[in-house]
Amino acid sequence: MRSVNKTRYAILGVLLEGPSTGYEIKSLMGRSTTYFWRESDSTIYPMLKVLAKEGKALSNIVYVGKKKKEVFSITDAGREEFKIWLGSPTASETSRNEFLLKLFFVTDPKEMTRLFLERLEKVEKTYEEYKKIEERLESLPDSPIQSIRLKMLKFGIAGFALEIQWLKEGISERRGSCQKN
Amino acid sequence: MRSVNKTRYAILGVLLEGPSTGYEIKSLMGRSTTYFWRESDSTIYPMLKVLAKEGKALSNIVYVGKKKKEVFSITDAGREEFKIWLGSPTASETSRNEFLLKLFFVTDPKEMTRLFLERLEKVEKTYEEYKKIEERLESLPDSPIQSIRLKMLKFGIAGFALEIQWLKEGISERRGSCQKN
DNA sequence: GTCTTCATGTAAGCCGTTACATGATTAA
DNA sequence: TTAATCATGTAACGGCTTACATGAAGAC
Repeated sequence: MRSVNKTRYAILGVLLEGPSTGYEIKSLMGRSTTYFWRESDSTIYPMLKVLAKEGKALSNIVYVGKKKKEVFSITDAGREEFKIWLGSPTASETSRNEFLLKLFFVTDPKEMTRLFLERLEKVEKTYEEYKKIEERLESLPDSPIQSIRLKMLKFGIAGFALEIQWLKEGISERRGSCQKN
Repeated sequence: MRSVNKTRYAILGVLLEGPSTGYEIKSLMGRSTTYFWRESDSTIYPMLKVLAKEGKALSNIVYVGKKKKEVFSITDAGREEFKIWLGSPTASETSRNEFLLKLFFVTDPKEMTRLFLERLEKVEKTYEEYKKIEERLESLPDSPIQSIRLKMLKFGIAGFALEIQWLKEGISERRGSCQKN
């Protein structure tokens, strides 16, 4: 069976928390869901139109000065569709990790070390990013939804910590036998 | 810039270890790389033809009885292209984890528990699968390439162990306040 | 005899990314 | 006055999945 475009659920999920414009959804997702659910810039606006046409969202044009905004809010039909999605079996991600693919085939120890170092740099950067978000989230007032999001974040942080440790081990094991310039 | 189809590198990587038919590549990948690099069935054969046309692989028709096989081997040009790919910057994966997307939006505690349990079941199954592969790999004669693959596997296992622990915590925290039927 | 595995593909069609476009407002 | 942000899109095009096809060989 052909799979459905799931951008709609990400959008409906955001709208659950209140009316929003395409731009707001886009920037919110860029600050939150993008870490586990990437959407390209251009997907939001067309999907909002589709949802409006289907009766899953309502469109309201508002003016802020001369500036026109299209604010969308979720309908009962939208809430219903979202709920059905939540309750249905979750598709497992189709993983495509280029780093691991390279690692699987690499034989040159020098190249292997380079791969580890390249990855380490990236992961450490993301780790720091996550730690900052954690700090900010922990200073916010507690709520059930914040609580689960913080939990997700901490899981991500623990995962990165594990990977950093693994990468460092891999690098130091190859030290001495081969030196990166 | 538009990104290149990376199926070619996965195939070249397999061919590095020796000549192979499309069918063999397909089944080998289904037992190994698929865990971090999924390819659909239909991608292998056309890409082999492309690689042959580009001079990155050589095609040889062999007969086993009446059965025709097309065996491909990597050329120097193919080795060169593979090496360039290894050395070039690694693209970070575009993550799309539907489980985390659901978790990010869920508010109903009962539904949340269901999500955790559904995920736990899946992860535990994969964990067991990995442990079996680990056992098999550890019984094989040691070689540099086996060593790095075993290391990758152990990293995967550690990651799943972390997730299982996290999921169990999430489930037990909600026990008492809400019971799954 | 029938099922599984070996063996090799084609075609349809949505999905998603990248590039391209436009214009107002506000802060520096 | 120039850059950044707000605000909203369209178009092209390759990527990727799913479904569909075919046939031999060997196992049970």
